[in-house]
Order: sequence, then C-alpha cells, then structure tokens
Amino acid sequence: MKLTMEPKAPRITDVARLAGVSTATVSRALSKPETVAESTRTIVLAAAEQSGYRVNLSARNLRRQRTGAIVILVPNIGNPFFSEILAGIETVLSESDINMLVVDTRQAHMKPQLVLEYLHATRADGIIALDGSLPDTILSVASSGAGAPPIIFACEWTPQDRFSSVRTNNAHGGEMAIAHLAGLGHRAIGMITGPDDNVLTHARTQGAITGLTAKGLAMAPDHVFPGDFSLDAGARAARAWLELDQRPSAVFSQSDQMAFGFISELARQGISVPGDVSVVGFDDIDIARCIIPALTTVRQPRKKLGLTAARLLIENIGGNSSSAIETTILEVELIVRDSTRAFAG
Amino acid sequence: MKLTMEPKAPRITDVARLAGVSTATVSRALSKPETVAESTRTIVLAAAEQSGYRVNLSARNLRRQRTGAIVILVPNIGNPFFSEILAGIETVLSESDINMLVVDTRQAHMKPQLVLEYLHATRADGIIALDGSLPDTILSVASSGAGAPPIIFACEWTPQDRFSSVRTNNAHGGEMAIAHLAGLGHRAIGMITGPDDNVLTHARTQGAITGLTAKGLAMAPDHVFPGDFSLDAGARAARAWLELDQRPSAVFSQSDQMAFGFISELARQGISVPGDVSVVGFDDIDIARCIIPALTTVRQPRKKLGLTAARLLIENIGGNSSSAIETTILEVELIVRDSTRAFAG
DNA sequence: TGCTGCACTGCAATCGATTACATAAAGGTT
DNA sequence: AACCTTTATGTAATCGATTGCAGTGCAGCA
Repeated sequence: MKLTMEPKAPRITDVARLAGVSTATVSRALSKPETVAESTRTIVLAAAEQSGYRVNLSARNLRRQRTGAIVILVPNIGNPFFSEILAGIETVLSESDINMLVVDTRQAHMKPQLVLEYLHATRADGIIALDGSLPDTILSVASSGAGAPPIIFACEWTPQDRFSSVRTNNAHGGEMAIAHLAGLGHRAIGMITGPDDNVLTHARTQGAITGLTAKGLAMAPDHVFPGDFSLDAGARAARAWLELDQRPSAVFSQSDQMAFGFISELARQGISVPGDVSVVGFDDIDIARCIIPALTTVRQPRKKLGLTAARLLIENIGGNSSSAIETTILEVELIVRDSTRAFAG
Repeated sequence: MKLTMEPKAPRITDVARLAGVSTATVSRALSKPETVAESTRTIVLAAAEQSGYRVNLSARNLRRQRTGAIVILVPNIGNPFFSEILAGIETVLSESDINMLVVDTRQAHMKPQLVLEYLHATRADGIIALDGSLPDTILSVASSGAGAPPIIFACEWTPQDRFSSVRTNNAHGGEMAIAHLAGLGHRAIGMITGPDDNVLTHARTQGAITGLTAKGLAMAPDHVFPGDFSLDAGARAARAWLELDQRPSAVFSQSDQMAFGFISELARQGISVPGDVSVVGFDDIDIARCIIPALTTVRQPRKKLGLTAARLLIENIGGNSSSAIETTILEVELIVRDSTRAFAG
C-alpha cells in the first residue's frame, strides 16, 4: 500500500492526543517515569509505541540547553593507535545517550577557524582532545570562562597543565625500556624520538635519560634519531643507523610504528633484529606481536585511556563545574617479546 | 578579573540590539548575506563579531528541520582499514558544515535497539554504513519510507541491493590476484577467505574462481582457509597450511591483515615467503609495504571510497529525494611487491 | 465537616533561530 | 503625478519538547 502524502513523523502532541493526556504528561512519562501514575504511564507508553514516536532531539536539546554530543579531536583518524582509544570512548558514551563527533585536527593546524567551530557550547557539551599540540588560539577559546564546554586531554596533554588529562606514565615507560636494554648488557643505546614539540616525546625522553643515568650510561648525540612516530621516520632512522661508524647495539623507538619501519628497513638491508641490534617499541599496537621479530614494547592501556577520559568528561558535564584540574595517570607495562636479546660483545 | 555571574552566551537578539536591527535581519545577514544591504551587513557582522555571537545549532536545526549530522556505522573503529575511509568522509563533510557521528556496530549486533536510535531522522540527516551485515531489523527501519534519512553503503553493501552504494571492484581484485599468481606459474593456489556471510568474501571468492577458470585451474577444497579478515585468522590459516600434505604454493588472502598474520606465523615456523609460498593480500593498508616481505596486494582506493560516499550522501540529503538506487564501483589496482615469486617446481 | 498534604496532571511560557508575509522606501515609467 | 517594481527590513508565527507553577481530587486527621 502506497501513501500519497509524506506521513509526517509523529510529535509529542500526537502521542498526547492518542493517549488522552497532555504533552507535559507524555514528556514526563518518557523521561521521568516515576513522576506519573502507573496507569497513565502504561497508556502513554503504549501510545508512543503505537505511533512510532521518537523524541526530536533538536527540540529537546534546545529546551535543555545542551547538545547531546561531545567532540573528539584526533590528530589523525588514520592512525591505528587512536582507534582503540576511540573505541573506549564510544563504549562509555553509548551508555550515556551522548554522541561522539570525531574531528581530525590535521586540518586544524591549517585552518584553526574550522576547528574552533566545534569548540563552542552550541556544538558540543564537552571535548576530548587527543592532540596535545593544538594551536594556542584554539586552546585559549576553549578555556575562556563562561559558556565554554569542559575539555579533557587524553593520551597527550598541554605543557602548562591548564586542563584535566588522562595519560599513561610515559616517563616510566621510557625508563623501563632503557632498563630492559641495559639489563641485557647493552651499553650503547640509541633512541628514535617523536616530534620535538610533542609532550610524549619529552616525557619518554626524560624517562630514558633517567634510566640511563641509573645505570651510569649516557647516550651519544648521534645515536638520537629524530622522528615523528610514523613508519617512514623509522625507515629514515634505519638508514641513519646504517651510516654510523659506531652503531648502538640497541634502540629504543618511541613508537611501535617507527620501530616497525626501522626493523623493516634494516631487514631490507640485510641487518637482523635482534641479531645485530635490539629494538624496544612503545604503545603495543595490535601488530606489534605479529611483526617479525615480535616486538618488545611498552604497552599503553589504550582502551582504558578512552574509557577513563570519557567517564571523567561526563562527570564534568554533569553540571558540578568543579573546575579543578585533575590528572589521572595510568600505568604502562613492558611486554618482552623477541626483538631484544642480550648484548653479545 | 573575575565575573560573579555566568555571562550568558549572546543570542541573536543581543546582536540585533547591538546593531540596531531586527533579529530577522541578523539571521539573513549571517546566512544569506546577499539579501541584505551592504551597509547593514557590515554593521551586523561587526556586531556579531564584537559580541562573540555563535548561532545556536539546536535552535537552527529545530527550525530548519534537520540535524546537521550524519552517522557513520563502522563495523570496528579499531580496524585501520576503515580509518582512511573515515578520513575521506570527514574531508567532504567539513566543507559542508555537517558533523560526523561515528558509531561502532559491534555493539549493534548485540543490541540492535541501541543502533536503531541513530537511524531516525531526528538524529541524523543521513547515514553511511560501512557494515554490510547489519541486522535486518535495522535495515527495514532505515528503508521504511517517510522520515527515514537516506542511507548509503560504502565499501560493503547489502545482498539485495536495496540501497545505494559505493564499492570497489572486489571481483576484479580477486581475479587479478589469481591471474598474477597463475601468471607466475603457480597451479596449486589456496585462499584465506573472509567471514562466510560477508559480501566482500563472496565477491572476492567469485573473482578468484573466475580467474582460476580462465587459466583452467581449480582450487582444492582443503586449500580454502576460512577466516574473518583478522590477524589471528591469518595465523590460524598458517597453521592449517602447515598441516597439509599437499600444500598450495601460493595463497590469496582476502585481506592484508590476514596475509600479515599468515606470513608472520609461517616465519615463526621457519617457512619463508615468498621462498616457500607466495602470498597476495587485499586492501593495501599502510603497513603492507613495510612488512617483510613487502606485500603484493590489491589496492582499494580507501580515501576515495569515503569521499565518494560522502558526496553522494550529501546530494541525496539535498532534498531531491531521487530515491533511485545508485551503485558506484571504483577500480582496484594490483600492487606487486616482494611476497610473490615465480613457481619453482 | 473542614483542613492539610500529597500525588497527579494540565496550562502555558520558554529555549533561539528562521522565514512567510507585510510594509516601507526608493527608483522607474508613462 | 500616479502607479508599478524592486529592494530592504520588520513583525510575528513557527519548529517540538520541557518544566515551573497552578489546579484538581483524594486520603488522612482533628
């Protein structure tokens, strides 16, 4: 059977008429069931069911002065490292009737204006930023008093700790990586770093230095390979490693992706890991256990990062604008696999 | 300086007062600039700027009867294969002032009710589904006339072609993979498949059969390793491969992830690729060129998939409910790398 | 019986922007 | 000068749900 006219979606008044009550009662029956009489509730719910009513979210949000969504600022949607964090966030949000708007900030660095659009209270009730190096123009708007939605950093954070954040213990991770290598007898240890201006780079480097110092070691300047967490950066580091006269016998790569690029490029040149050089990664992304050799790495609880950040944000949205800046630090774990081996003189 | 009261966000009336015009004029100056006088426009824009006015999207959407968002149904946010598609979608949307709600459908298969919530017009103006195997309860709602938002399948699609879709030529990809292997002299060719109920599995398998037939070959039943596109499935296939008396000398893996798991597990058992067995993957995910050996694979234009789907959806949202079902097919490309080698007797 | 309190329910204002329609002013034509 | 267009702006209804406040009815109590 075909309908000649567009049958408009039922509104709350339609349900009210059908149930023989006022719209106020329908609204209450649906969102605060305990405030209407048992009998009325039954009738209303039946009417809603029968008419196929769905609340109009724009109307509800307008009235309630919220948006029902939070935005997630991701440095790069394509990076598998972030996807597990997103999955964690999504898990929490789907229980809370809140939507997740995902925004890639690669464009942000080009056009801050574009991302700014997302940071207003009219767009989102809150923000989770996975990108610690957002332009200052953006951050200052986000932090400016009044109508600004709460913002939480996850994984990365801002240098001056102006916002709440959930992070992993990156310094400890770096320290463990180095301690592991040193424990295997390596004395010349190199490092592939992340971007210079990145807080993670800084923290992991600090940790590495702590670890070295504890063992009475130091890192030769030309054993530090500047990178940016990408596969390609790892390959570049491999080529740099090959050119050295005095090669480090072990390398701490500040990300698994770079470790993978490093190992892969070395293999192409006939160098074996861990035979010729030991490698420790950072992150423990899915493929870490699959690459050959299986990668020894520092595991970050990625899903938990997402879960925790989302819960924290929801608390903050909950109205009690306890604007106290909270920093939650999750512990990391060293996963020893096959890419590291005792130093063989 | 601290403010004692929450300074409410400025509304359109505030801007109107400041500019000395009516709210109608402000609204027009902002969204249809050509309809107001040059001079007025200047004044209004200045007033808007000065007061820091941002339009309230809930109000606008309520009035305009739209939501300003589209939902993306992703089978698994954590899978790197999808992230590039998402990036493509995002690129298009960010030019159109439309938000992207990402929903993981893994939960959907558990709780269809939960995902159904997203498919109503009150939530989204349109839908892009990357998951071809959504429960029927969901699809029937999505397709049911009237207020239902347009839905487009990207990458995967539904068996009966009830919806528009953007896909790659999976059959051709399967055919090319086989043709490549057969061309190298392989006669016993095996295959690691995707999930049974998946349209991609079906299409790629069909293509593979076409390719085999063209060369007068057939595939032994025990050379077909059932998988699910995951790393683990590849590893399982490797163990199955090892147990065979008559091993295929080449294997077509219907996803790169499985190919990686396969190669990696074989390497662990001392079997070399392509020395002992050639492997072709499918997708050309980022790491394909990094794994050792670099993976010969069928490249899908993932970003373009996202771009195209998003553009198509936006057209459909544009009101002209040309409910014609369109199917766009993008071509794939065989990328020959190091994981395949001529059959050596 | 009359009064108080409680549990429900309805009325109507409200959230903030958009837009159909009305109006006014300016310019053009005969 | 009278009339018609065109352009620019204002007035007020509207989108659909929520919620403060008021009203109703009934039970309990003195």
